[in-house]
Amino acid sequence: MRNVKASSKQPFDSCKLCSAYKLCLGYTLCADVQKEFSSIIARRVNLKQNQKLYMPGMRFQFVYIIQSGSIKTQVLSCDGSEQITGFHFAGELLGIDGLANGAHVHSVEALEPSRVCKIPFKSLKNVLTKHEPTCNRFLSMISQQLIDDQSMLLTLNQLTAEQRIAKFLLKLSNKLGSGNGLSKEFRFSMSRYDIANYLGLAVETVSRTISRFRREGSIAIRQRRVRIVDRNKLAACINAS
Amino acid sequence: MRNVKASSKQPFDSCKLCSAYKLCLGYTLCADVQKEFSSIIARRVNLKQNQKLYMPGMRFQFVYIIQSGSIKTQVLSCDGSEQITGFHFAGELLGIDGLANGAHVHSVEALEPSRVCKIPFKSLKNVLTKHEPTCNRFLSMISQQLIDDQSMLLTLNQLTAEQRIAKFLLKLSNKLGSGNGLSKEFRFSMSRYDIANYLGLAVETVSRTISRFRREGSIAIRQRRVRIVDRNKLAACINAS
DNA sequence: CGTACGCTTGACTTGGTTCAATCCTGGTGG
DNA sequence: CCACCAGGATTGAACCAAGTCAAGCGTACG
Repeated sequence: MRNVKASSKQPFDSCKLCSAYKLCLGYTLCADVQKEFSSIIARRVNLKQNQKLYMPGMRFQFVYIIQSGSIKTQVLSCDGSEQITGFHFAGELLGIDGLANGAHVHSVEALEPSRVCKIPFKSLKNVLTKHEPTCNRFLSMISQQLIDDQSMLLTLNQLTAEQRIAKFLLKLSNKLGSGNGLSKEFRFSMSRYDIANYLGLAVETVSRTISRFRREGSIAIRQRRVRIVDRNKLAACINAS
Repeated sequence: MRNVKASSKQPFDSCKLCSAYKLCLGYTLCADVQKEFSSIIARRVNLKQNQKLYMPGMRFQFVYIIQSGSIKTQVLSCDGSEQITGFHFAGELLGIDGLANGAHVHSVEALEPSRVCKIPFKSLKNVLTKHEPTCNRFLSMISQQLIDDQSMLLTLNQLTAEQRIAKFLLKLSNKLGSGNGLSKEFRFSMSRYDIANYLGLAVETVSRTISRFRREGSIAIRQRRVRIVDRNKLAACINAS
C-alpha cells in the first residue's frame, strides 16, 4: 500500500459532486490516492431510454458504476428467450460478468435516461493493488451481488406470486423510496413485462396481484407512480405461509 | 508484480500432487511466487458426510478450495426454510459470501466425505496484489460463480420440471462423468430432497421425472449411480418448447 | 433383524398460465 | 388542439403442470 498525496483538483473533485458519491467505489479514497483514482475515470456515459450499455460477446474492458437512472441486466438463452437478472440503480457496479472469460455475457440496457461512470478495468486493478480500502470495497460489492442473486433463488423457489411481488415492491421502495418511513413513494422505471420476466410470472399475474394490493389498500398506484400505503400489510403477506 | 525465486519444496509441491491442482488458484503460479503461495495454505480440512464447513454468522477469515468430494451451499430464510444455492466439486472456490459484511451468510456442508484447502483471506489478498495471473484467476472464479447463479435464474423461471432435471443431469455428467462421451457415469452425492430443493420442485416431481427418463431409456440408474445412456435425448427435451 | 428414512407411485387439487377481449395512455400527425 | 393508433395494462374464463396428500416399497444402518 502506498500513499499518494492529493494534488489534482480534477476530475476527482467532480466525484464529490456526484449524486452517487457516497455509494461509489471511490468513497473510501477521501484522503489519499485521489490522483490515482482520478486517472481511472475514463468518462461519464449518458444513456437514453432503451439504449444498451453492452451486449453479450463484447470484449470486456470496462466496469461501470451507475450514477443516476435505472438499468436492467439480462441473459439471453441459446433459443433466444431472455431472462432479466436484475434491476440496478445509483451506486451499483456493472460489468463484472465479463471478467470470467474476457467477454461480456449479459445484455445491459437503460430503463430510463441514465448516467454511468465508465472505468477501465486495467486501471482499476492497479488502484486495487495499491489501496486496500478500495480493494475491500470492490470485492465487497461483488460479494454482495452474489448474495443478492442467491437470495433471489430462494424467492423464486419458495415464494408464491403474491409474496414475490410484495417483496419486490418493498425492495424497490427501500432502494428508491422518498417520503417518510410509513408511506414511501417511487416510480416504476420497468414495464409490467420486465417485472413479470424478472419474477418468473406471467404479466397477467403481475397485473392482477398489483391490482389486488391496490384494492386492499396496501399500495396506491397511478400509472407507474407507486406509493406504499401499508408497509406492514405487504410485509405480512410475505411471511404468511 | 514481483518475482520470488522458488526454493521451498514444501508445502507447495504437495499442491502438485493434489487431484484438484489443475483447477486450483495456484495453478497459475507454476514458475514463480511459489514460496509466497505456500505460506497461504493454512491447512487441509477433512469433512465427514453432513459435516458443516461454516454457518451463517461465522466471522469471515478463510476462503476454501475443494480438493475432493462434494459440498452444498444453502441460504436460510428468516422463517427457517432453507434453499440450496449450489452443489460444488473439486477445484471450486467457497467462502466469498463472507466478503460483503465480514460474516458468512451461507451454510455450507459436505454431501460425502470431502477434503478442502483452507486459505486465510488476508494472505491470499497479499498474493493477489503481487501476482497478477493469480489475481485474474481469483476474480475470474468469482465472476464465473455470478454467471452460474444468474443462469440458474433463467433455469428456474423459464424451464419446466422435465427441462430442469435434464439440464441438471447433463451438468453433473459434464462435471463428474467418467467414461466415454456418449455414455458417462457418475454418482449422486445429494439426496432427491436436495435436488428438489435446488431445482424448486417437489421431491415427488423429481422422482417421477427421473423414473420417466429411465423408462424412456435416456438414463440408467440404480440407487445413486447414474449413467447417461442417451445424451441427445436429454438435450433434446431441454430445447423442446 | 427391524426400523426409520429415503424413494417411488397413484389420485386429486390448485395456483398460475394461457387465451381472449377490453381498456388506457402517451406519442404522432393532421 | 384534438383524433387516432399502437403498445402496454387490466380483467375474465378455462385449462394444465406441478404440488399435495396418501400409501407402499426398498435398503442402509444400528
